[in-house]
Amino acid sequence: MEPTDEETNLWIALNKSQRAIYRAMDSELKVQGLPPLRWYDVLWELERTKRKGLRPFEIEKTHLFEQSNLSRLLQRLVEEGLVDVLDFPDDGRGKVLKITKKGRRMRKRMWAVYGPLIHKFMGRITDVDELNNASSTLKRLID
Amino acid sequence: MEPTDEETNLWIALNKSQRAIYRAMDSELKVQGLPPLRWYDVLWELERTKRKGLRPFEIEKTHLFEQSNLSRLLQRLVEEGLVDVLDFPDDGRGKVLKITKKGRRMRKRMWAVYGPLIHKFMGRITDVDELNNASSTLKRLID
DNA sequence: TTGATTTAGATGAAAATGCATCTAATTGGA
DNA sequence: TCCAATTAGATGCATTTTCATCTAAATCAA
Repeated sequence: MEPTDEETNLWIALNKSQRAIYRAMDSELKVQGLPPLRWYDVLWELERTKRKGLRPFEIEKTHLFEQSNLSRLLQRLVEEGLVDVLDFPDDGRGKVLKITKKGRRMRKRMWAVYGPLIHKFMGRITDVDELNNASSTLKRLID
Repeated sequence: MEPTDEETNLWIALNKSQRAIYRAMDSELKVQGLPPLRWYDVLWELERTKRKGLRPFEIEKTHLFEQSNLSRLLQRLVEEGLVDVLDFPDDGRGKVLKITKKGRRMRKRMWAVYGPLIHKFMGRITDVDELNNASSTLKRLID
């Protein structure tokens, strides 16, 4: 069925705003000599978990990675010494990911740029209710 | 400066929702044997303009294309006969883009899939005010 | 007018992404 | 138990995207 104008408008706004802001952030990270935003997702997920480590497929689901894409990103993270990929004892197919000391330091350095960038862009909305309303609407789109 | 939790939540929601929905849409188009969503942006922009044609840099700005990326996308569109790229008489460096008959047909075919997909996802929000509020908040992020 | 700067667009090379497929291990039924 | 189906992850290949750079034209300042 055809979308209404309001539906279409939201989709366009969602797309453009995400794209514009993501680009700006990613390129600022690069300017600062830091890795892409996507690395941050993995590092932060591994750092904040209470568990001993996470499985690749868990991160894949949470952060919407393409499986092959994550697989290769992990290879890069391992090469850089930011993450360890270990065999998962309970399942011969599986791996466990753990962030390294170096990985924690890198995540922190990235956050020092990323955090303020989030504030810079999202901070254009000063009304807390408006922020929360928008979040809740967007979340509802994909539940 | 550090972002507030509400700011961070919005950024995460914005990212995830856009990514999830865009992926789903793009992959549905592919399943239907149609070109990627990005092609639609160009075709539609060229079809809806009142002017005789558009310049590549205009589309680049409106739809946030990387210059080289758009340049190559245009080559593909030309190869497929969907768009004509002509020299722009008033500026020896410039080009003018015009959609072809075939391009219009393709855009229409794509819309037959894309439109309902927009409705499918955005239609999860049934309250028109909520749709409008979210659009307005998102637009404000990048003004 | 002329030389420096900017702008439009193309392109080579490298990186990222997506898709299909593969291997190996696990699970689930008959 | 045994075999088919599923799942985790890796990998080859093709396409897309980005980055840096290049050419040519236009603009702008002296």
